[in-house]
Amino acid sequence: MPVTLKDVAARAGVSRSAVSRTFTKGASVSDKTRRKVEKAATELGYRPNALASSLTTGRTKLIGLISNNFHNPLFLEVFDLFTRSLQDRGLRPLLVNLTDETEPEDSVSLLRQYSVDGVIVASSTLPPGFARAFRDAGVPVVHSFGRFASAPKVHVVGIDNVECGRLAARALLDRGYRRIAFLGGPRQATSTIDRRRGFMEVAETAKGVTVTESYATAYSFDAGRAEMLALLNHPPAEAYFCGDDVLSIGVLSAIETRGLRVPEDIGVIGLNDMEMAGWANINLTTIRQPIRQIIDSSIELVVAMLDEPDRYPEARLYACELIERGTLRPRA
Amino acid sequence: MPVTLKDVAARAGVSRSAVSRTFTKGASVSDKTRRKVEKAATELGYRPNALASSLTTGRTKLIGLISNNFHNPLFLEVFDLFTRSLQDRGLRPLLVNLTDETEPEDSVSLLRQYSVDGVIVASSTLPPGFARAFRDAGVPVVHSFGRFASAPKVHVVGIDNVECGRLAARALLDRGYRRIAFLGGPRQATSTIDRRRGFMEVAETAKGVTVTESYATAYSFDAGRAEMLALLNHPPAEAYFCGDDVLSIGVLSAIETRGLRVPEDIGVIGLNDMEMAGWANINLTTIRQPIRQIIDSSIELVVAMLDEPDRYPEARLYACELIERGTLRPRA
DNA sequence: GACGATAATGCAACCGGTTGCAAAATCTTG
DNA sequence: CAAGATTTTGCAACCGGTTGCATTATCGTC
Repeated sequence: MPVTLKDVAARAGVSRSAVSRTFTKGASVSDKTRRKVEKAATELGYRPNALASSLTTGRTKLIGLISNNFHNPLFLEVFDLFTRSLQDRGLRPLLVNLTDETEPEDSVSLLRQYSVDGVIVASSTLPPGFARAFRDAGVPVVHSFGRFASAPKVHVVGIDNVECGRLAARALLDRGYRRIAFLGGPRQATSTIDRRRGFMEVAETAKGVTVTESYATAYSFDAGRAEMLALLNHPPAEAYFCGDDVLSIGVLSAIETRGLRVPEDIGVIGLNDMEMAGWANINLTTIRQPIRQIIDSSIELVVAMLDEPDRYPEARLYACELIERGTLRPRA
Repeated sequence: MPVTLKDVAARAGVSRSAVSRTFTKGASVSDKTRRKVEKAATELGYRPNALASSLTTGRTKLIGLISNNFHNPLFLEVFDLFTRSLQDRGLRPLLVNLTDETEPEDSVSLLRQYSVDGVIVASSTLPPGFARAFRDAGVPVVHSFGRFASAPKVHVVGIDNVECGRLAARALLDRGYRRIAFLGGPRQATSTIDRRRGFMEVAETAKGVTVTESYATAYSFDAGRAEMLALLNHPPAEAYFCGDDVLSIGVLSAIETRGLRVPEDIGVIGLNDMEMAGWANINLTTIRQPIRQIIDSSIELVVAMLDEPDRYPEARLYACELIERGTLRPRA
């Protein structure tokens, strides 16, 4: 049975209010009582019950962190950064793993039951409508790694996928590739659609360039490898823009299996710049997604919404950057 | 402002107790009032406030999940399984990222503030004393992936690292390797110490076998690669038992860089069997750690402690299994 | 229909805090 | 030192639920 406010009050010989006030900053307490209370509190090992106080203050400092990307190594980095940043601000992440079996609306009611102060949806594959359910329930929400929209219904923080597509296409053209290919992730993912659009836009305006496209069934090694093995049964393109680094690694593996060399025979460019992309045995040329900025920005937004619940929804986009390693031939 | 018990009571024309009772199973309510209440509740979209009820029931269904392994891909799988299993049992993971900067005792007081029902410490590198702090504070705790002790102070679930060391050594000897090496993770990690012991025990009793040992500074790609590059400046051993799969991948990369071949020139065996180990371009022979069992068992234990707080601490060990892939030469 | 047994209900206190308000204590100032 | 201004303090109500207990309603049985 833990020590309560009452115990401390009794020991310090003051009222419960006095104790409460010494622990809420900005409240009016004399130095004398503050000292008495602090002494009693440390002697007893008192810790205020955050949940009890949330009842009256309406703030739990709990932030729901929802994701469905528990298989992409990038998201380990993402969780690392999210949890650290939240902790640094005195907030606590309540983690929700959104699997195919769980009903989305269940997670809404669940997080409402725990009166989270806000919710961050961290996923590039969830539909935009998902985050909206929280907004409709009056819960501050930010869709992190979400799709850009010029008039978003909820706050969105992410990258400009269309621009990433352009960036990738330009990188390939700059290096003299003329038969280039888009190897996307899941067809229906908005990120795939947007990247394809940007890629095609640039590719199709270039002269003498042929573009092909295909899709892996998931952002995974196996899907990438399988798709590339299939592609290699026919004469392949000169270079491939893959929807994701893990996918790219699968593609590299397929190329190697068929006895071809990168970048001499085939070029590959990925997207994300996850830690692994820099490993010496992979050395993947890729487009970096600035996850630190996206995460900090997401937290900043959700925190801002606590004080300003009706803040007008905005979309924040961060620029991506080409990280040149060894899977494309050098610039012409 | 969310709907409360009182609102539902008013609408249904019953007392607050009646509403409360319809939502706590096993309570005595007539069908008639139950229906009235349920109708009013759905009309209003009422969700009981889990935190408020925790005040009186003493149960929050919150489980603190503490880890410091946010850089090891294995732990993405670990988090995935933990969150799923907890969710399936109606429990909520409150995630704590224990970085070098955070004071361990802060996490204790923090989780106590949120009155978590229990705590799971998921780490193979944290000292056993860490979990004990929770026990001393009266919080049910399980150290998952922790070190075996015959008289543990807190519940421990994990693998028998000494036996893993033996298993690895036997695997190498069985395949005819005679100059073998232990390439451990951080020197001070208990997992490293135990595995080394088992490995040496078997190696030293075999005739005509020479053993060398060295340590990487972390369970990481870079540390593994750096250590192996250094080792390759001298005549290397015939096969290496690495403390971890990521480490092994770094080692493989170093070997490749120096123009040597696996398993023809050098054999490598890892530990964990993380997803990546099975990727075609890595194809690592390794020792599988049964993370699913460890996780289920950990949750089971922490749940059991809710009803039986003074349960006698036990150590549960799970057997590891050799997963044969392509980085050791075939059995003689 | 009367009776006791059983089930359903509401009252009120409580969980561990917070906070508006009025009273008490302390500080200023002339 | 008195009077007014300001700060500190405790009371009591409240946050959103739960629960022991006494009261009332319902049921089965004769």
